Amino acid sequence: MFEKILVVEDLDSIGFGIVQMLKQKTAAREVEQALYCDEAYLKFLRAQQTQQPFDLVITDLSFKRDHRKSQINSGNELVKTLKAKQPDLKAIVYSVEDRSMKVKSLIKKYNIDGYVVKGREGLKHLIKAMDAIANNQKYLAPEVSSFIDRKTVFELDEYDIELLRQLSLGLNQREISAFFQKKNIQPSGISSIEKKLNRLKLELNAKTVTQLVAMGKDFGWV
Amino acid sequence: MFEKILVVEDLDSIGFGIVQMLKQKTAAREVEQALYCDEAYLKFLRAQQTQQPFDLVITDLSFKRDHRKSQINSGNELVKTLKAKQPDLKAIVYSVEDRSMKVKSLIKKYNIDGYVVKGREGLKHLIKAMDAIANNQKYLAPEVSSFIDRKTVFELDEYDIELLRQLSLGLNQREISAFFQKKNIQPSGISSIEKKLNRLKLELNAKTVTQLVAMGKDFGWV
DNA sequence: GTGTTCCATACGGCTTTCCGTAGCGGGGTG
DNA sequence: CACCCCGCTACGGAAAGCCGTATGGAACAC
Repeated sequence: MFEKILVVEDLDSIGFGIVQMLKQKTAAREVEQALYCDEAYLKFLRAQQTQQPFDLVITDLSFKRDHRKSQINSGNELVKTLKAKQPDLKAIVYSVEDRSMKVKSLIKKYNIDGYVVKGREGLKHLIKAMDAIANNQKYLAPEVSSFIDRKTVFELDEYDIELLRQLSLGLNQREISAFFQKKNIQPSGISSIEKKLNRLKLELNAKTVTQLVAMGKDFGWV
Repeated sequence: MFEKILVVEDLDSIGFGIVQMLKQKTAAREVEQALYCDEAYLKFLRAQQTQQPFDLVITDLSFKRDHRKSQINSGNELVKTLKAKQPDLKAIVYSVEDRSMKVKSLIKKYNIDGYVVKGREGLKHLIKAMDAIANNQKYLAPEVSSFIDRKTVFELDEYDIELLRQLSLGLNQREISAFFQKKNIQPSGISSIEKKLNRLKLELNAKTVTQLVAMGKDFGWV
């Protein structure tokens, strides 16, 4: 099992809860807590320098930003940074995010060993994840694992999301066309954008583009 | 101080964190935890019946719903229900929601004794809130208290919100006009709706109606 | 009563979006 | 090579949205 664990969470109640649980229910010898990603990075570096590196990091995904200016702003970036410095470090993401779309892309993109959804059984699943990872397996929370392989009813790709994003920022179709052209995103013709939106409306049962964007916000795509 | 406390939270890590903190840092004699509002209500009733009522409830605002069907679905409703049965019960809402608009209306509507924002110092503020309430004061987290009295830069009324809501549901302006007419909401003319939207775009610095709705979703108005 | 202000609504032109059709070029197949 | 399919794009007419102006009615002041 893991001996030295770093818990990264901006909500102190959660961080404190995890730390207490780890101390009470696992054999962890040392548990440290960080409220900021940058703080976590510093603790990580210090541990490495003193030849007592962490062997597991448990981190949230998104962090509230406050007055402090920070280099690292999300759990993804943190995991990426840490794994670059210490490849054998294991990482568990612990987040409320349970929508397959988001999680899927995260797991593909970053080299995460476990994904646990904050929920009514979050702590229990956290322990399960640690057991699995200690045995060199990956762990995926049940909330998302059922979604992850079976194809989602309808899948939005990067392009669709960027499109919705630009719309939500106030660009009209002509402006988006120009924007895509400048960024070399294909297709960029107004006509194609129209067609794309039309297809999205059809597939998602939306009557207007505005509704489409509203749904995007609701489901967290944008 | 409080002796018997009920903690209502759907995320076990938070609930566990709060409970541990209460046991370690306060004089609370008894702390109980509930994952569902209904569960909390049952524990509350049982405590009342055995002549050992709670004197404080700390609850989240929004709860994930799962397979279980539930009567009470939000912290508001829970507080309302409990206070109706036991008026001297004190209630603290502990939520991530830190937007003044939302919190403002909540505090006005429900008889909440304290509002604490989940954040990096959430647990500390929770203790402060308990101290204040024990002295018969109200407590408002610093994150929102600065916003609460000074008038918001721009205030949306019921009409504006209903307008955005209908737009987010896919109605176009003509349909909304008809809808308002049917519901006897004034003004209902297409022209007036146009004007209203125009003003909103101006005041909120939005270029398109779509952006307006996106902002509404972001700020939690819709 | 007259004048003023405010607000809902109507109207007309202009722009944007919507939607069906068609051209065009690349990649695969016979 | 001819052929076909597919995706990007262009175009044009219809619908919706945008915006400035005008009308009409209610409330209020003089």
